[in-house]
Amino acid sequence: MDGKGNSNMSNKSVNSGEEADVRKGPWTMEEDLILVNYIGNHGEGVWNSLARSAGLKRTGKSCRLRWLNYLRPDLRRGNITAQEQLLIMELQARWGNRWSKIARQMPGRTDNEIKNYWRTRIQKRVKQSDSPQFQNAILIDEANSSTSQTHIADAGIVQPSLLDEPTIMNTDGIEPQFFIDFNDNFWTFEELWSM
DNA sequence: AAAACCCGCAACCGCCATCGC
DNA sequence: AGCGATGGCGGTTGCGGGTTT
Repeated sequence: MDGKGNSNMSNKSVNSGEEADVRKGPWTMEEDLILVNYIGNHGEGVWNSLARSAGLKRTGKSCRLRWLNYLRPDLRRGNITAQEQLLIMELQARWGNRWSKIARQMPGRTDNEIKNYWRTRIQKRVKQSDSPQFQNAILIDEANSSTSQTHIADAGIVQPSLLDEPTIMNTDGIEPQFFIDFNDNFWTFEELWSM
């Protein structure tokens, strides 16, 4: 399943008045099966009544989230690709933290997945960086925020969040070439786009 | 070997918008 | 118009595994 050993974890329950014994915490395999089977037979929607009808002691919200983020058959598994990484950066720069909107541009990926990816892999590096070229990159990126989807690559703009060290790789001082640290190699945007 | 620390991610929380009555 | 139910979204938390010391 999710590799987190959710089948025997200490699932919490809460008693909140009339909504007795609502389960919280990690989903079990049995719950997943119930939810998948129920949606397979009846379809999605009206999550609170779905949860009740299916016999799940979960909130509708919890069922919806589990379905959308983990059980949907059209979910794309595996690591974020280089192209997806660039797309996330591009769209985040353009739209900000509109994760659901960004996710709609990336079939098979969820807003939660993209949000987590951004926070753990990219934002972390943004915070590490306060170099001048980093600041310039942000400014340039915002200035270009309404242009085409490939403007970052076209403009040769660094997304410094992807650099292990926020340094310019060449030193000609005219047209800085920026590189992305990916799979232990440095790549240009053009190279990554063509992968 | 084991304790401490770090990291990734599933799931929850709180807020807001929308809808139907 | 008001209100409750529901859905959607972004932010946050906490667990478990991996890594470092």
